[in-house]
Amino acid sequence: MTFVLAVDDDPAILRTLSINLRARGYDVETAGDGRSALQIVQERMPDVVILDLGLPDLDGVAVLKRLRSHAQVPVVVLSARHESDDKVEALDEGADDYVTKPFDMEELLARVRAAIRRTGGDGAPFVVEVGDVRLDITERQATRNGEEVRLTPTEWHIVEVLARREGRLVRQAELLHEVWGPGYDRETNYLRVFLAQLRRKLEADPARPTLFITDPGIGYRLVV
Amino acid sequence: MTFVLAVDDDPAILRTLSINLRARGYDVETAGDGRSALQIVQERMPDVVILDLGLPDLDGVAVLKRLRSHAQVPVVVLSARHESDDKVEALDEGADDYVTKPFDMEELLARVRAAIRRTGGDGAPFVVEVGDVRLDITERQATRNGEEVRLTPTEWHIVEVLARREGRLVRQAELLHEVWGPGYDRETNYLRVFLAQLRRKLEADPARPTLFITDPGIGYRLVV
DNA sequence: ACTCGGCGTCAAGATCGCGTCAAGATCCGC
DNA sequence: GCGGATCTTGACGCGATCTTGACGCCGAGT
Repeated sequence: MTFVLAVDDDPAILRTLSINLRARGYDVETAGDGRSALQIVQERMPDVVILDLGLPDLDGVAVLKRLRSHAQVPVVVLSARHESDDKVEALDEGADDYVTKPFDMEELLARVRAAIRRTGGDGAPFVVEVGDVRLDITERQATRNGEEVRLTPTEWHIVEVLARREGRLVRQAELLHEVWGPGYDRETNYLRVFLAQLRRKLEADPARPTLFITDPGIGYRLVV
Repeated sequence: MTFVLAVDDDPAILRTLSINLRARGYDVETAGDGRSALQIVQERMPDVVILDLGLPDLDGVAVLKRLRSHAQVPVVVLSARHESDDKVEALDEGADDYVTKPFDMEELLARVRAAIRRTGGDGAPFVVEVGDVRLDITERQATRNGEEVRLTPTEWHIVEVLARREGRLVRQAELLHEVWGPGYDRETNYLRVFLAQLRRKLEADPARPTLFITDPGIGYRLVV
């Protein structure tokens, strides 16, 4: 399981990061300051670090240096828009990538994935293969009979949640909650629409699905 | 045993929560206000907290903060739909999950399981096996001689209630109450119809049931 | 032996959930 | 600001599921 360390002084941001990363199957640790971040690193080397620059104790760049001094762990830097100088400095110092606050979660996740991939990953490529369909979750690449199939972000998100529990049941409310967030727990028509789209794109016979199975009244599952 | 703390100012809700959680094997404590909730937390750290926002003394968000300040216990928030969105948003930053009232019990239970699973606790898989019949309650998968048997939502619900008390008697009114809700306590013909269906699908000889036993005039039980 | 209550069985009608489609609304890159 | 992709929303038909009523059987009580 990929291990991600998130470092930020704002607990709210740590929280959202934590939730979103965990929801995508990462193992997450958080740190509110540079000191504890370095401590965690010493205990267990992360596969990627998400690092805010504005920390209460050490400077973010200092943390970055210390990290780099004896490890090649990829670092994605978070920075407020106005700290442009720091940003440059951070990149100089070896940050792999950066995202400016306020950031879009999808974008950050994409960068995290990219950072992991660039360093060879932790050897946890996440691929589901069924018949002539191949779903590479980490790379976000879907093929059918070798031909590429384009999936929209929402479609990917659904596939991801289902694939993480391959074969097992995912309840409607749960799926809605994971993909659309809280408050959408009852919008089951979304599921109907998107599952239909996924089937049209991926199933041999969309009317007789073999991949995306419906458990009427309960939820869906991805059969492998 | 997993320890759940439920916090709500409405005794009725606390009651249903308590009953349902206990029925599923959780150890439950309840608190009617923020102060007592925090007190309980100090005495014994729960594995998960279910927290309503509208508390008589402290604000729910305040309780959440206090909880968060020195513990990473997962919190599932209950919130009424009409409460302002920004409150919900603020919550979103601190809570692991939330469910809007009026909530579906199954849904809430799913969230509680998810919250526990996320923090390493084990979600309890629930499987009943008798002869060549296998009933996986959490996954909603039934097999007979290895072959999958499809059960409808209501059938599952009945199986679930019976399975939870494996072997022990469940009174008619009780079963009706659990599955169809209050006001159906006398519709015993429902039970006759559905039990017959279950037997037809699962029993070797539906006329001579060995799984779903009738106690005439009293109720039913699932023999294991 | 007859009656009666409770149960299992069956089938028809009502209802619900799902898949499908299409028309706005919204987002995003150019 | 424009145009295409994507997401949201509403409507509709169909099949599965649930509800409802009727009937016959069996055992207990009279």
